[in-house]
Amino acid sequence: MSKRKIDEADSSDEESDVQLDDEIQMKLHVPRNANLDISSLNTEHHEVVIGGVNSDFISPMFGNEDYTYLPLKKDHLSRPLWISPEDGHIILEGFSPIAEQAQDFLVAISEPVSRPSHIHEYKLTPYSLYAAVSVGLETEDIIEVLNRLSKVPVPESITQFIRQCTLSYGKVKLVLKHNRYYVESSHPETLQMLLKDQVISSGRIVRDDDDQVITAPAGSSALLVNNKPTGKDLTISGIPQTIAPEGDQEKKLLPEDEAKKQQEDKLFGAVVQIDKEDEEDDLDEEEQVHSFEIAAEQVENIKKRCNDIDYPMLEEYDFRNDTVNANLEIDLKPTTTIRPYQEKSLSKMFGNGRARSGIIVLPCGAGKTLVGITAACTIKKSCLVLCTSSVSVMQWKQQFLQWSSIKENQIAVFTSDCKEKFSGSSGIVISTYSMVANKRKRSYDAQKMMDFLESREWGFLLLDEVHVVPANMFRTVVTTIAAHAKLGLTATLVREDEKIDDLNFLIGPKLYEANWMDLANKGHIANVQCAEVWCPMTPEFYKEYLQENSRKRALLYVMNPKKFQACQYLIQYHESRGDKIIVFSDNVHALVEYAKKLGKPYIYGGTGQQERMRILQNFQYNPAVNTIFLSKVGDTSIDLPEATCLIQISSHYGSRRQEAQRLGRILRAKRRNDEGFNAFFYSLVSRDTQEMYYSTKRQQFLIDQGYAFKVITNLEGMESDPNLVFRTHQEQMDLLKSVLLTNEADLKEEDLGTTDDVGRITDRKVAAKGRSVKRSVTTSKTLAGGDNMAYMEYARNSSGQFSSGRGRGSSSQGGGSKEHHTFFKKHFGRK
DNA sequence: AAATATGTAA
DNA sequence: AAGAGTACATATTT
Repeated sequence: MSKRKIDEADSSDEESDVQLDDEIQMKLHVPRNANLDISSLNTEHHEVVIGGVNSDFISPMFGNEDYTYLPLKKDHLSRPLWISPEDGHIILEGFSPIAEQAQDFLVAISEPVSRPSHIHEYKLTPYSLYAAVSVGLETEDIIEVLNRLSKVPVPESITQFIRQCTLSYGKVKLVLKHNRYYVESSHPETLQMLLKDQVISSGRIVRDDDDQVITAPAGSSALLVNNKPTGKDLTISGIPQTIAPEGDQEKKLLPEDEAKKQQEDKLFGAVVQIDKEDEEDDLDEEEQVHSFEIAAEQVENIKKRCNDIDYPMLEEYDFRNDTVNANLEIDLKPTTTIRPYQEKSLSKMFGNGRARSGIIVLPCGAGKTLVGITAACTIKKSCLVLCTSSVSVMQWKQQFLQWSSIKENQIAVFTSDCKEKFSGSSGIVISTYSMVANKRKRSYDAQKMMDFLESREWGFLLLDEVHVVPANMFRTVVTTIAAHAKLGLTATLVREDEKIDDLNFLIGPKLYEANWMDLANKGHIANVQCAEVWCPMTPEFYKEYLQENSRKRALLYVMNPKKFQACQYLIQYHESRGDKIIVFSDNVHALVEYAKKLGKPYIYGGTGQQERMRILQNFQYNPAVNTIFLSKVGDTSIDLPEATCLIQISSHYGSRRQEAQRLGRILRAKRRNDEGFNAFFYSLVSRDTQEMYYSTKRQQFLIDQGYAFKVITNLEGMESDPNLVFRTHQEQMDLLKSVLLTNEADLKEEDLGTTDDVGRITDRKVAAKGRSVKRSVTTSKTLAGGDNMAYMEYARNSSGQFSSGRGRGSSSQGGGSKEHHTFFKKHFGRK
């Protein structure tokens, strides 16, 4: 039953909606503004329907997850969501007129699973609800709005889940005030409950009337009481004041949209209404909060404990009332403007007038740095910025100077070759994770600097590429640095290990996550065409491939002459279009061989700073240098301006993060708003090798973001191109021989382990290996043929592809109709 | 500039 | 499934 084809589903679903039996309709129809009585629609009803006719209900599009028993609301056509009662997955119709508003809401309360063009999938998780609560949403609001947007009544299992999670989440906050830590809550009974916990109560501090700590706080359970702050009078730098508090954006839209989109507004009005009421509540009641103080040195323990017992503490910094730490004179330059999504993410952070700790996820090139800088300008306290490499340290400094009014002498850099301090009582320090997390012996200057960093209190800790923080050593930075507010920035909140969830208590909840496709459609980042190019192995290479061990295999499929040619061909083609091209190779060996053979500059870890700068400058400004080769230094360490085409020749492992990060390198293209402009992202894989598996795995993140990968099996015109390298059999055999030799040579060196140039690949060595370097000259004749290349044809034919885009090619997994089926089944299948 | 030590990530 | 091996990165010393 659940195996029904998708086309059947399609053809039946509109009709079945209309044909709803009147009696059932009466039963199921729920007035828009009524409170749902879900219990009247629950289990017994399910059983009846599951076994019975299902043509009256949603067709089973989703494999094993059969939602036929879910009763549709009468006006379901104008409501964009489905909710699965089993696992809290939510399906959003991307084509709904109110999809965008619905998406804003879903991003706040749930975790995006996959967002291709038409159907978006989200899931409710304890963490996502934690995040929802932490940006100020309340339980009943969430349920209410969810129900408003849903085609089916929100299942009781889901409302229970939401209530259960939000009951404990977000009720407790950790607040730093006048240099003291307080556990704060508007629910005194929750605090009393927490104090019954041994770990928590032993960290508590009670003071007498003279503000002295009473050592034995045994019996005392009296809580401190304060007025709840509101976000009313806060100005976020660069945002007009009326927009700063949450909810205002939607509110502002309302009057304008009312006339045109009546239907939408009726439906979505709920969200706005609730926000309004919410603010009125805050305004009128002057709500009170209760708190107790805890010892600074116990903060980590208590945080962990609270997390363990399901009462995670939100961290908020009441920076406007912090009189202990000196203010920093910093503001955005008047000329600096921020984009709507940057504004949105910042209002999540500052929505209640304090700085919430958490994570903001924006695609590369979407201006993460500016978000960080704006946050720093809003908090106006000393700020420590941590990055992954010294290159980005310099970039952060440069961007601070560019966008904000910070004075040069108030911004300091702390890396291995530059240890500055700022002048005055407050300032900004920019450093690297490895510098600050370093546990071994430090140089004298570095130690002095670390003493300084650890001795003082930071208003704001800004963590660039925050996905690296869960690493064993890097995570220590959040405890060694005393910071009031922490903001993590990343484009790719994924790791291939399970540590990514640790960020929830190391930093805080995810406050905002942008949709890559949305930003691309609005011109904030470039549109990208992604393609996987399948390069056949030559028989000789494949024969060796089959015989060799895994390490030699890797070398063989990267050095595949057909891949070599495809790479060269694509470079020629895109250079002729005026593109700036980056070729990535994880394998330094191959990187150097390719670059030398094709006569292009390359940068890898061993390239000196000066050389790097020289090559990058050339790439940026010299019209004769349009292609560079990069090892994985290029993944994080180098900010490449203006690249429009990216070719990946070795993508060894299945790192989704790396793939996304690399794609991000071409998203900031300045020409992105030119009519019809596309950036290009090619992954070259050798056919029928392990590479195919890794490639598929790597693409998953981007596919989840809505990117479609096209498969190119044949680059048209390549065979006839006389300029290609390795065209003759003899050349190919020489290459093979050299690859096999290289391998043996390397292994030998490892065995000896004593020679002066152990294992290190130097230019010298490679030059000796690379035979006659034949520069290929691009002729205009070839270029004319380029317009007809396979790529263009695929692009035209693929209008219907959304998800994995793997519908063609010899070893594709089934046809189009099955694609959605397996796709969703896979996601629903996992718990 | 090279060697050493240590960390990350798959 | 988990631990060991690998390749590459940065910081620091020589």
